[in-house]
Amino acid sequence: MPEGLEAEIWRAAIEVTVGRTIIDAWVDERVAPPGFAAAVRDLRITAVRRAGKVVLVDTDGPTIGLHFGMTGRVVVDGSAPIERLSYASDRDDAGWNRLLLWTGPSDQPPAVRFNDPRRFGHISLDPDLSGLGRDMFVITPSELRAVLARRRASVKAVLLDQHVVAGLGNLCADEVLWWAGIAPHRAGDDVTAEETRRLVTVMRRRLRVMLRRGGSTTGVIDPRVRAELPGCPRDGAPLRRSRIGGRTAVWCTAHQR
DNA sequence: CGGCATGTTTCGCC
DNA sequence: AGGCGAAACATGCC
Repeated sequence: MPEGLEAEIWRAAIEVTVGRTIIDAWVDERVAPPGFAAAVRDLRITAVRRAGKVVLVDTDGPTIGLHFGMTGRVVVDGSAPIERLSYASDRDDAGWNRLLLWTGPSDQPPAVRFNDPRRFGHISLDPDLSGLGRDMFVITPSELRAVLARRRASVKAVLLDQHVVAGLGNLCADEVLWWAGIAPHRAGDDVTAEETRRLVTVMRRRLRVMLRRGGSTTGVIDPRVRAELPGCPRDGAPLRRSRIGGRTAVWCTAHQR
């Protein structure tokens, strides 16, 4: 489920490690830069931030970037801030561990454990964030409008473009489009200024609600609804599923125009 | 077995 | 040049 909301949940969880020193580290070298483990040993963690879908662990040396891909997840001090990941395995196989950071005795659980069955996630040092657009909680209607007006791609593809809205993922994009009453396949430059205002207003409000509820699977267009298309949560009107911007889109044929 | 999955990068085509 | 869609990546699950 890693979208920006999950990154934010993990960011907040990892924040308990601020002030601690990394005394030992292990990584799966296939998903980390060469020399990573040695580079982070003895670093003191000074802050934990989020940039879009990336969690940033600041230290008195380089910043560690955690990119979750489709199935990456984090366990902090032995407990998981998010227990179950939709579309990922319910198991927690040690063979899927990609990063372990210890800030205490090695017989204790690592302070940070990054686990990822599929290897789309990766770990970085001083990640380049220059390509990220405005954060999904921060972008303004006029900022989004300026981009949409120049794009012929679908509004949903633009929302998913991390150069435009950093942190928004497939589930949250469908969710906010549903609340805004905008069909995902509409061309970006066809979305009006008023619709854009509505979209941004809805985005802030719904993301806040979903964050409080536990992440991107807690909206009305949740994974079960996506799989079963039981009908529009508002009144049972037919939901439709199609491929937009290379991803599965689910929307209401009656209320999203 | 075939198809699908919360993401990003790369490739080829305008 | 840059935008866009499709494919590729790796793996588990239904």
